[in-house]
Amino acid sequence: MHKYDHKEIEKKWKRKWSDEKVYAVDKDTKGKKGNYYILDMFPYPSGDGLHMGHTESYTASDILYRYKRMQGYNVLHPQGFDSFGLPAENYAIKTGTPPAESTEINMSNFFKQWKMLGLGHDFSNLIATSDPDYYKWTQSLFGKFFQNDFVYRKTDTVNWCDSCNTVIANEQVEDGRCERCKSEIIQKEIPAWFFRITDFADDLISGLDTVDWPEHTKKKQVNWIGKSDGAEIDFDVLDSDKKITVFTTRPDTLFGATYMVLAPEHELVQQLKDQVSNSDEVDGYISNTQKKSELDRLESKEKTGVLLEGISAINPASQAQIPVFIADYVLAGYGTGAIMAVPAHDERDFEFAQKFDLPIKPVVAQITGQKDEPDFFSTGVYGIIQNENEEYLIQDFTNRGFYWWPGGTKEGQELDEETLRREITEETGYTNFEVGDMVTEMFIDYPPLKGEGFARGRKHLKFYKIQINSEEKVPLELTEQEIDFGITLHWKSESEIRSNIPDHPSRKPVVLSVIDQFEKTIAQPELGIVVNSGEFDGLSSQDAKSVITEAVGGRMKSTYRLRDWSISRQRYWGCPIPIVYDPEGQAHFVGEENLPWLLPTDVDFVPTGESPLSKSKELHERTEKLFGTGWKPEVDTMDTFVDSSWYFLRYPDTNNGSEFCSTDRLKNWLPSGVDLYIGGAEHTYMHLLYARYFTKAMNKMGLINFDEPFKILRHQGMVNDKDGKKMSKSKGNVVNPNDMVERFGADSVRTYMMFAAPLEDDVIWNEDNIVGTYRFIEKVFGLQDKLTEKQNDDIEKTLHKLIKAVGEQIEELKYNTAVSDMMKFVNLVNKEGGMTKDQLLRFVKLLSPYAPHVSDEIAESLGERTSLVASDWPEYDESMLADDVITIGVQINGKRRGDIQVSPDATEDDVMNTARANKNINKWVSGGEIKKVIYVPAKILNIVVA
RNA sequence: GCCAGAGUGGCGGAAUUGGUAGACGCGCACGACUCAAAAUCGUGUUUCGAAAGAAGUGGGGGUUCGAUUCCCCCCUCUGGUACCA
Repeated sequence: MHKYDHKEIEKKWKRKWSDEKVYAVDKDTKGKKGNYYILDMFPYPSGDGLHMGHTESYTASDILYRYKRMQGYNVLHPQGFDSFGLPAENYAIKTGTPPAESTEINMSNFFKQWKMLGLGHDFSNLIATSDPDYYKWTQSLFGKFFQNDFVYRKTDTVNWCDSCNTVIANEQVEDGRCERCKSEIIQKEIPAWFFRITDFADDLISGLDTVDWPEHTKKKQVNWIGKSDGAEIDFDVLDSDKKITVFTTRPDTLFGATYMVLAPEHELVQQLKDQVSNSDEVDGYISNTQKKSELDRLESKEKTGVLLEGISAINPASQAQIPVFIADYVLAGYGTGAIMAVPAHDERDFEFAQKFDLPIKPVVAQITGQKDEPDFFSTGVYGIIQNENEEYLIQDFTNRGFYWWPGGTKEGQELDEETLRREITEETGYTNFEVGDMVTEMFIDYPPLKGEGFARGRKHLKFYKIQINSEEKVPLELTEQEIDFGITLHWKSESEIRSNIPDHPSRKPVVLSVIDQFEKTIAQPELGIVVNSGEFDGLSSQDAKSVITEAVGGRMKSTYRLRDWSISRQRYWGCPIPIVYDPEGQAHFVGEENLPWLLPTDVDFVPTGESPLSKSKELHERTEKLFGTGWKPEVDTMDTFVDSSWYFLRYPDTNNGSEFCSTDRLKNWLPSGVDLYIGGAEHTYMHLLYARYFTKAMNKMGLINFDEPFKILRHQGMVNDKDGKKMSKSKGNVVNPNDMVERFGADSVRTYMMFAAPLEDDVIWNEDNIVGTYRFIEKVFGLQDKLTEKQNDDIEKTLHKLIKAVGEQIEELKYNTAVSDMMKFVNLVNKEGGMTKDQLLRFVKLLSPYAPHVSDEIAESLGERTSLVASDWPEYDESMLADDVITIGVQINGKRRGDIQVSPDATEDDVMNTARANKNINKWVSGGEIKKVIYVPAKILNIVVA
């Protein structure tokens, strides 16, 4: 009798794998099926050790690694450490332990934990970004970026805490105060190095089309980059030679710009100071703004601002003189730092305008509706006219329940124009309107629901009402004092509308032009028609963008939400920026021959307000010795995201002392990027974007010949506690992988993690449930005592199906259902009393990627000489997959009333006869007349009985 | 607010080019074994109902012979995120 003892078995096999170097990769060969590169996001080696989330994602990649290798691929499956970073430095500040030391200890702890999980990574490839042999190449690449002008220096605005003497991250600022010491945060300008990532903004968007990533991850990246197409337009300042240049995505609304706003930091504010009569108030506002962090400015609910009294700008389209404000909702860093405000069509401008009582002028009327329902639509065509005050006025009459057209009807009653004029005047008090002066709006409606008739359509029109070019359906208030009149048409199709337009000299052209506009803009129903805009009235909003921009001498332009990447950090524990400054202050790369440009050790970690490296005597001496007296070193270190932006390029050639990776190795492992990358979705924005940027930049410099780093990307979910809550130290609900492996064994922990939920979903770690997988593994182990001489054909057939299913599910990373299928198989075998040696061996091969220790143990007892990872993945025979009998569900009127067994090649008649022969089924049929029979082969038979 | 994802038994989850809802596992109940318990094995386990049957995949409506799956409206949860002009 075999007794399952996970501790003994796992200990034995871990040693064996290590002694026999089972997971060593020969990086210079190709597998018989080719090479495959699987990569995990490498961890930051924190003092807390490996957490359950790591356990899940590394197991997931390990399974694919083992599967691919058994299939005949040569697989690179490396690991490493993102070992520079703030926690080690904070720990140093607290305890005095040098970061290099604490990091070393943490890494060896991680290393032990990896081994404990039975991961098949080739740990001889280990890299650590804080290792000089690694960061030498980070610096070398920085040098190449520098020499190719991919990197530049400018000032950066940061949150500064005077009391902590250090830069504070946005998220560490609470109400304008430092999270730690509660003192007030100030904005400080400091010099910094930037990567020109915005130069690649378009490539970073278009490149997403070429990779197999989750769609939502792609969408998020596109939104982060945030490309907007628009125009730059100059506004002259009255009585001045100055111009205010704005960027706008909506130049079509230029006529609606009723005021302007400058960022408080905008240089024009200072330049125009002499003309401003309320400069005290202005200065006060500016200094208030400087106290706010960007986060505060972005979060402030109530709009604030100050009018620049004495300053007016001229709207280049309408020639109107409009006021100029400063307000902190406009940021200096975005666009041009100045906006034209169009309160009728922008929510923020609208709020501001309401608060400061500024005019709101609608200039776009919108077309809304559903474009895929051509069979029936109704149109509401809205008229616009001028009232006594020469204001433009809009009205929708449809929601009042009658439709006006000469010869049209109201509640079945013929109406003439005179009657309608009288009704409108009674209703609104206005008299001087002209029918069809201008058409502004049009609706395509949804088809009415059954039985609802037109009522729903009307409801709908009311719902969308007039306005205003945002999804908000609010600004009905705008039209309250405005006169209105409207025309509504209801026909079945557009061609019918065209042929039914009454022959009215002034109106017919208007309606026709609306229909033309409608055709043009139906593809983009969010756009509308320009109104209130002089000669441009009637243009589609889309066309108007370029036409109006050109007419006022503006320039079409795109801007991005994405900003250049600031990589300077005033920290110790990071990669030194390999730059020195000559006595004139010019920056120079230290040169390849001086790499690695070592991180000095003679520093104090306690923040002094300067970068820790500035206190290093050794670094300054080194610089002067190499470059001459008066030369100074750069004392900032790099953002750790730089280290992790290229690490996947190092793994194929970790020991190369003369290149970051040899051309041959690049060719062998990275012909077109990493084959599969697995990691958490929290890295969607920063890490993944920076790594893509690095790849594209390096490609452009000719260093590599592919331009997307990760061909396939998959995420794993979070591992939460049994109540579905996030694990955290403060909640005290952190589950330690070591404990779990100790109690249940790595095989059970691995298998349970994969079984509990789909990989990309969050997993609930429930100790009560893991016993199920433990029992499963025990049962598998017990199969050694149930070997039979004679082969059971049912088992053999099921095994072939299982081989196919498990293989396919691994390829799709559907590990949870693969485990479930294996459980079913074992249940079957136990029921049947056992299986042959050969069958058991094939089965444990399927299991081995999940539970490698116990699988190897069983395989050994069956006579295998080597670890299963070095064996071949079993094959299935297509002819074994077919069933002799299939079960078909039978429905009567769509309700399941039973099932029948038929042969796979049964005809519809055979199936029908079998069904009728079934008493339980037939009793439902015999009562009525068979109206219809639907037979979906091998799936279902539905009999419709009346 | 916006963007993305999700909502199925007591619990984790399975099943979507529309075709037998609840696989597999946990838990629970009963039985076997045992002096007893644990472990193990067997049977059962969506709800209501004695049964026949009916209801049922967050709620409401629609399309269909047939909807967890497709469409419309609404609710809840999770993640991300912003005065981006």
